[in-house]
Amino acid sequence: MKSRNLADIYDKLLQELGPQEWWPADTPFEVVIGAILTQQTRWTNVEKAISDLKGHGLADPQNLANANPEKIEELVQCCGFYHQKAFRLRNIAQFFVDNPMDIVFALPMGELRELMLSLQGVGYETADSIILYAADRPKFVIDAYTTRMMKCIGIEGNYMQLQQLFEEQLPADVKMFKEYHALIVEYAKKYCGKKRCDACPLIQGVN
DNA sequence: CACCAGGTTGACC
DNA sequence: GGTCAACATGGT
Repeated sequence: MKSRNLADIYDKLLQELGPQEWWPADTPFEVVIGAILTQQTRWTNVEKAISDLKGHGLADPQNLANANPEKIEELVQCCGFYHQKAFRLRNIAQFFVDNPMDIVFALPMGELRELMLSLQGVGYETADSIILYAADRPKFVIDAYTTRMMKCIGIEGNYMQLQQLFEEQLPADVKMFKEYHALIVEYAKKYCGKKRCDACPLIQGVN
């Protein structure tokens, strides 16, 4: 039983870990907020911040754009980098006030991605997370865990190279892209250390 | 106490 | 093109 391609690895991960059902959020804008807040931060901290923002009615573009910057900082402090994250969140909220989500998210993929990347605080991973989980469109998200897992199976590359691999070997299925990304994160958390990956049960036998 | 977390940026080569 | 410190709190 050798898995040579990314589709087989997906099946194995799903079998091993079960459906992850990412991304936990009630609205697309909450996904956007979470995508910024989770940068270099544990999701449990993000959950608290989002919950608190919602409690103050600030999980909405218009309200967040008009909110007191210091209040936002206070609410997202638990996520670290709170000064820049608060500032960026407020700017992004204003962006979606000026450019409604239903319009922006319907743009051609190339334009949509460039537009997301033009926002302060939105790099490749955050842009692709927003596209996949908020806009519900097929973009494969590469994160540190994906890079780690791929290295475990002997494949190294930069963000765009790895993304290209996934996107050319898999059908452009939004639901599957979401699930696969989530599975990789859970898998790598469990088995792939930052420096070594010596206990990867599914990966053994891949090469 | 050291290390890490679902990264991004601007400076520099 | 690529590398790297800075950004900051909270958990193990």
